[in-house]
Amino acid sequence: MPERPQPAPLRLATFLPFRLSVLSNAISQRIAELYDREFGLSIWQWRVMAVTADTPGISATEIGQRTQMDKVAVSRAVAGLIEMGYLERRPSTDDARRSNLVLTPAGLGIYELIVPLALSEEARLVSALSEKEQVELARLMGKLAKAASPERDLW
Amino acid sequence: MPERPQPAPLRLATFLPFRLSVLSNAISQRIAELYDREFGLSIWQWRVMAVTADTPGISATEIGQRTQMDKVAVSRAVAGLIEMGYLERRPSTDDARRSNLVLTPAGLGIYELIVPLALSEEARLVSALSEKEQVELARLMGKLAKAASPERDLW
DNA sequence: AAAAGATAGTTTCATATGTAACTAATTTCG
DNA sequence: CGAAATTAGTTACATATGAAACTATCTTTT
Repeated sequence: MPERPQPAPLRLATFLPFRLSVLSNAISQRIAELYDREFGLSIWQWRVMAVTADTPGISATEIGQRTQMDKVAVSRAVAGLIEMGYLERRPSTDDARRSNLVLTPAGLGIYELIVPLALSEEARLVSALSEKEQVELARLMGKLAKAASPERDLW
Repeated sequence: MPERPQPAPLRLATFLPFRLSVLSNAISQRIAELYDREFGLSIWQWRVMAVTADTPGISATEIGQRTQMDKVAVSRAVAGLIEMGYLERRPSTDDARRSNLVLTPAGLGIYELIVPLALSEEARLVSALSEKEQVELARLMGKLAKAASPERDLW
């Protein structure tokens, strides 16, 4: 009696894209609560702050590249931060289309409040892993990132 | 001259929650294209199909637990799948509030088309890692998941 | 130097998503 | 038993998001 062809089984719980997505969301949500509840920032706004603190005078386009946000998302996050008084737009002298973005003193202030919170939450999380495991995880993620997006560097 | 207190540096590119999020999104998007472009399914609909194929007669609530989707998302995904003719709702005999969900033959048909595509995309991806590394990655992710969400099992 | 094309960023519009309120059925407990 | 509380699932509303169109500026080409 001929067997009906059995499709390869697919269990969501062992399917890497699913596991990664669930894990990532669980972690992001935890951290997002930190700056949302305490400071009213969205995850996108926080990312914009982070790269702007790191590179004052950065342009919106560069922010997009560094954060993997599309330009609409950047535009909206920037607008929100300006409205809150955390970010300032300075017209670029050599290209009138772009602005140089910098944190205001207020923006820098709350940035400096958030950083230790975010870092300690990260530390709490990775403390489940040994030093060696942390390094290994970063390495494996790097390999995956390259396989997933060979065209452009994700980080 | 007193030093201004230097905040601990936070570079997005080395911040685990960010890296995980970007990696996960890059991968999910690649896979999502597969069933969206080819079959018009959203990622949520695909997840519902996957668990329903795995456990015919499952309820919406159970689907939510297995896929980490909230009940509204499940409700919408189910409604869409029914409209497309891929899913069928059977009233439960012992509890009139719940329905037992099953794939229709059409649903099962496209499910069986998608599975090998999804699996081979996953295989392509993880082939960047050795067998050993794959096992290690799964183990590390499991540890992180427990640290991130000790209350409930993510998988 | 003018036209065509590219780039920075915003706005618009249609769709997706999350929260809260709701309906209907079931369970709990006085 | 019957009121109160719980649970399954849907609906409504407000907000978030993404794609495409748009404005303004800059670059390239001829």
